[in-house]
Amino acid sequence: MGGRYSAQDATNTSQNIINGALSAMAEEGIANLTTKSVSRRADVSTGSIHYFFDTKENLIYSAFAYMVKALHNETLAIRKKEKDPLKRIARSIEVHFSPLHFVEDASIIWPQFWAYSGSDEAAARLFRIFSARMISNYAADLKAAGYDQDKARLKAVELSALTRGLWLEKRLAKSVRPKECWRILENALAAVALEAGCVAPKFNTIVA
Amino acid sequence: MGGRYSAQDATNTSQNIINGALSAMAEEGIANLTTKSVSRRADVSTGSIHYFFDTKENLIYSAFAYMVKALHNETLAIRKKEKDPLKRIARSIEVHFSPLHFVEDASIIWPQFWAYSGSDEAAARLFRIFSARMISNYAADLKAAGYDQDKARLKAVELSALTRGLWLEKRLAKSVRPKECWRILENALAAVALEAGCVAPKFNTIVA
DNA sequence: ATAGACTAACTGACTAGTTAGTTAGTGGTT
DNA sequence: AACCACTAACTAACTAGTCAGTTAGTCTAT
Repeated sequence: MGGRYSAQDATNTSQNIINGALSAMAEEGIANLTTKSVSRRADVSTGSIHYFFDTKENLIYSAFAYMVKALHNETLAIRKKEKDPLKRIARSIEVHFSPLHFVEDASIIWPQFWAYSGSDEAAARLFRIFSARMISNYAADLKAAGYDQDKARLKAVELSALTRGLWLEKRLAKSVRPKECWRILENALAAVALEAGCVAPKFNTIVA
Repeated sequence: MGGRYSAQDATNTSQNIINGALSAMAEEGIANLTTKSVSRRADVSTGSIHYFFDTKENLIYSAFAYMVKALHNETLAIRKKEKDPLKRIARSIEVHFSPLHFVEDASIIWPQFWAYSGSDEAAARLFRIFSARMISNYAADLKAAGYDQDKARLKAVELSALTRGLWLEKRLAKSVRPKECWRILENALAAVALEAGCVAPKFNTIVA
């Protein structure tokens, strides 16, 4: 019976498995992630999971790496298209609040990634690189906007922390309404614009 | 064989179990939390875990609830002692960066709590209450410092998000040094003080 | 005081059901 | 024929939860 035509199309079984892992994580949490639950969602046998990813640990890491890479690619696209430094930052922040559509809304997986990083060295490394890159991008833009080296880095860390913190409040704690969220971010960027003597960018608040 | 004298003192077995669960979560992550691993760390039988907490799910919830309550109690103590609104906020922020000493450094468990909240309704409720209370405390203090209702709430959300985001960058992503972290928070409070016409508070940066 | 009844706290062996990972084998493609 | 992608069946180890039984201590009643 082997050699079946994959559910979606020709042969992206390993991608299906990653999607299955992401959807399992999003809905049931890492604590309940099993090879069986992934195989059900990906519509493959558990054997295939080990054929492509060897261990469950490696599958989890690969799933996180895929998310990080996807967000990185979106960021690169923004930076290629948008050259105005403050607008670049605004667009990047928006992406962090957009729902990431590999599978329903995968953004809920970020906290799982952070939590996992607390006890898995490989995931921790991935998180560190990802975070450092985000800060260094913001810092470069702030320098281009007129900030000096030191202040640019400090402001970059602040903006990056504020983004992640607000995302948590909005998405998980549900203690802040979308409109408040965007007003806070707009205020933060307005303060930056004032300090740098540029025009403050606006957000595309179509993004929920 | 049965009815043994408890390892630590008379009869705080259920607290020992919670500590065991917290230490297991901190070191191995929720994904690897088993009744056996908890029983080893708490030095009790797995039977006792079910005797006191019924299910593993309930133990996890109880452990999170214990952490939330501990932080809440520390916050109450601060608000009782310190009456100056901006200093209150400064002291509260410091507590969020202090290591929580029930078990080594338990603060690493916060992201596990957030992640778990993504797929467990009871935990999600706890997180929402906890978050709303923090924001409402900050908002009350900002109002006392001279902010109007609307701006107070917005600034409260911002400070609370910034705190959590910075904690993540510092503790997990390790992308920001302690000194930078405190400078950012000091700047944020200085901006608040300027707007309200008060004196900006300083941080006790003995806290790593 | 002391025996006996009762209870809360706790154990550790047990079970039924999962779990990650292995392997022999199958069908299509080159 | 050789290979890749993949499966179904399997296994050894582990899992949450149960349960009968043990103990220390408390509360009567004599």
